[in-house]
Amino acid sequence: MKAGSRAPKTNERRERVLRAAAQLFGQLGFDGTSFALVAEKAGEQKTFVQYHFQNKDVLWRAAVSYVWLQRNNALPRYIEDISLQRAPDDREKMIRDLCRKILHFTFAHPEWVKIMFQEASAPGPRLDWLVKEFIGTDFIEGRAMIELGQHHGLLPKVDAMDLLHILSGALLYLVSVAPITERVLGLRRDSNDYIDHHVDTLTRILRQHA
Amino acid sequence: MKAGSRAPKTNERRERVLRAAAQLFGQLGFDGTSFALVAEKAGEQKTFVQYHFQNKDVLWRAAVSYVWLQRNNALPRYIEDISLQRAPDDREKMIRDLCRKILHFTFAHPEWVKIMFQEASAPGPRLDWLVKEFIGTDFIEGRAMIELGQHHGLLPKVDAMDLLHILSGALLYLVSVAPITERVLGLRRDSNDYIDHHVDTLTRILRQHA
DNA sequence: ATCTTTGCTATACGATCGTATAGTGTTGGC
DNA sequence: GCCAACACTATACGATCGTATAGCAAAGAT
Repeated sequence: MKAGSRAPKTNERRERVLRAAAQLFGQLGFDGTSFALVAEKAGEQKTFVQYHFQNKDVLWRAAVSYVWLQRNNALPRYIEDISLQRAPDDREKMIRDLCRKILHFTFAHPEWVKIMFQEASAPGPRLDWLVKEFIGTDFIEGRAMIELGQHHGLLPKVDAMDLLHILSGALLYLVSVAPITERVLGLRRDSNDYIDHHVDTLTRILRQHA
Repeated sequence: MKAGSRAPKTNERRERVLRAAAQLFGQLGFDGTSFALVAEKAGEQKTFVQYHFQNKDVLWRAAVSYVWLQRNNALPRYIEDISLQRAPDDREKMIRDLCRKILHFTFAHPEWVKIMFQEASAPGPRLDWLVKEFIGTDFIEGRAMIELGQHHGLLPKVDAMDLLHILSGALLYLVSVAPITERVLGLRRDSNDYIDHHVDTLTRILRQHA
C-alpha cells in the first residue's frame, strides 16, 4: 500500500471510465467508440483512460468484465435457487420472479445485452473471448435451469436448448426494442407495471403444460 | 433515357454499394462504418460512393430502404395470406410456414434486424426516421396478424402486443445469437433442419391454447 | 537529501475520418 | 463540330482516430 489516501479516489475514477466505456461499446460498438468519447462521457481526460487501459482492446475487455461482474452479482444464482423444494405455487412464483428480476436488471443495465449483440453482429476474436470467458457458462447454466424447470413440471417438455432460446428471446428482445416500442406506441416500457404484465403473459403461455 | 447502354451497369454498381453498406451498417453501426470501408467491400472507389450518396446519412437511408424493400418483397403479405379461410390443419401449417419463412429470410438477410438493433441501441434521429418510415407499419401489421390468429383460435388469447413481442423475440433472437450458439455448441444454426426444429418447438408451445 | 518509482498529463505523429472542390472524359442536343 | 450536361475521379483539407513518448509532481526507499 503506497498511497492509502489517494487509492480510493483513483478506483472511483477508474470505475467511472468503465461505466462510460461499457455504455458506449454497447451503443456504438467497438469501432464506433473512441478513447476521447469515453473520456468525455466519464468526465476524465483521454490520457487518463489511455494510461489505465493501454489500448482499446484492454479497455473493452475491462469494461466487459466489469459489466458481467455486476450482472453475476445482481442476478440470482439460478440453479441453486430453483432447486430448493417448495410448494408448487411457490415454485411457479419463483420462475416469475426470476424473469422479473432478469428484466428489471437488464432494463437498468442493458449493456451486457447490447455488447453481446454488437459482437455477435460482427463475429471475431472479441466474440471468441466473450464466449470463452462469460457466455459459454451462461448457456450451460441456462440449459440446466430449463431442464430443472422441466423436471419439476414447470416448463413444457420440449428441447431444452430451443426453450432457452425462446425464453431468452422473449425477455431480452423486449429490452432491445424498447426505444422503438416507445416511439410507436408512446409508452414507457421499463415501468414495473409493463414488465410484470409481460412476464405474466409469458408464464400464462407456458403454464398449461405443467 | 440518356445512356441506355450504360445505365444497367451503373445500377448494378449502385446496388453493390447498397448491399455492402447495409451489411456494414448492420455489423458495425453507423459510426463504425466509413465510406472507404463500404467502397472497399463493394469493390468500388470511395469517390464513387460519395458521388451517388452525397453524405453518410443519405447512404444510410438508401441502404436501409434497399434492405426493407427486399424484406417486404420476400416476406409474405401477412394479413391477406392468413385471413384466407382454410381447414384448421392448414391454418396451423400456415403459421408454421410463416415462421419458417421469416427465419429463413432473416438468416439469409440479417441486415434488417441488425440495423434495427443498432439504431435502437443508441436512439436518435435515425431511429425516428426508421420508425416513421418502416417499423411503425410493421408493428401495426404484426399486431393485426396476431389478433387474427387469436380470432381463428390459433394463438393463445393474451395481450396481442405482448404476444407479438414474445414471438418476434423468440424468432429474431435466434438469428442474433446464432454466431454465439455456433461457438458454444459447435453447431451451424442456419440449416433448414435446425430452423424447422425450432419452429416446431415454438408452435408446440403455442398449440395447446387453441 | 538524493534518487527511483509511481500516477498522471501534455504534446505529437501518422492514418483515416467525412466532406468539398476541381478536373476529366463521355454523351446528347443543336 | 461545338457546347452544355452528365457520370465519375483525383486531390485536398481540417478534424479526429489510436498510439507513442516525453515531462512532471508526489511518494518511498536508501
